[in-house]
Amino acid sequence: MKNKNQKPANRNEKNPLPSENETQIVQLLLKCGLFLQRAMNQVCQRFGLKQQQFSVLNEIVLHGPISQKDLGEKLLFEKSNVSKIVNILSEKKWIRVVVAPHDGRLTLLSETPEGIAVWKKCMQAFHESSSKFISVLSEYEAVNVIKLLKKLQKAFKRK
Amino acid sequence: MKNKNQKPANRNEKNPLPSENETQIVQLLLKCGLFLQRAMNQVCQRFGLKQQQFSVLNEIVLHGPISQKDLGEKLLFEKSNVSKIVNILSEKKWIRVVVAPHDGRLTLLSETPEGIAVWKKCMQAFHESSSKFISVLSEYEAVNVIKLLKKLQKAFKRK
DNA sequence: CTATAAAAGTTTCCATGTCAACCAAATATT
DNA sequence: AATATTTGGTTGACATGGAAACTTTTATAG
Repeated sequence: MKNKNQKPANRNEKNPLPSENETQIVQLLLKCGLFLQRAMNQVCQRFGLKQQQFSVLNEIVLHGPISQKDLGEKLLFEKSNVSKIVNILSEKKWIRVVVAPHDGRLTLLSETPEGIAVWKKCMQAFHESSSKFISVLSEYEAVNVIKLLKKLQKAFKRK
Repeated sequence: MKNKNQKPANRNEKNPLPSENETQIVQLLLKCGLFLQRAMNQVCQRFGLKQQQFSVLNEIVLHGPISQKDLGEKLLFEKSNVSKIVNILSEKKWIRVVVAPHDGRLTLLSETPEGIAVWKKCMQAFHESSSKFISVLSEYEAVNVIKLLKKLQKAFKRK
């Protein structure tokens, strides 16, 4: 509330330097991502989960028995990170881990009843919180954002 | 390339469960944020910077003498994090730190010539890399994304 | 004009994400 | 068939981001 008066420095007004569109988009995404990660971590923590752990659990619940490889590719997680998260979730008995029958390298992950239980509770909180954050967008804008982010995210996969 | 054949499991096709728009947006933003953070970290690292350190340096270069408080608010960084980053940047002599004359609690940060030098180089690499990632969007889509993300990001500030 | 509260930064502790090196199973090569 | 390469997953070292407690300066109260 006092920034303006405190420093009439014309320095601030020097060309906001719109900076190329692409750079700006990346910077905005980084900013939003960082903030949401913090916020969603707090939400999930109420259920004994970190945000990333919830994402993994969510993926397992929604997309059935899935391998760590596929998980990593879908969520764009580092594979070592996936491995650790899987360990934590399976220690808590929220997921089951079995070796794939046809390929001894693959581990197939599936949810347990307890896993579904926490997933449901956490998902509800997650959604409530998300709604609060996204409420500034109109329905139309929201749909639009989804379309654009999906396009981007798909491009990330192979770079 | 072989995912499809390897697992014809109909489990995967069970209702993609579109999940509410808001949740989906948050999840997409988290995903993009995580990925870009990793990618941009690598880019910046070539110049001895982490992505977040670059963001701070960038803010200081563009928006003149600024306090840690303002920095944190603008970038949505935790204040402890800002403090550490400022330390690192000032140790490398890329920024100057002085106590504000009218308020002994505030520290005013400004860039050094060396700071500007690395900033320029890093910014160029940052932009090149960003362009690669964002190239899937048309000019129109890019402008649109910026508008929407800015709206979101502004809403985050006060939650 | 002291005493209390608030604000800006700092420090500490902890969890965790990343990278690189590694292991084991499966493919490819000869 | 035997070896080499690739692939999925694990492990360990390391740095770092976040929450909370703490210090110091400023603002408020009585």
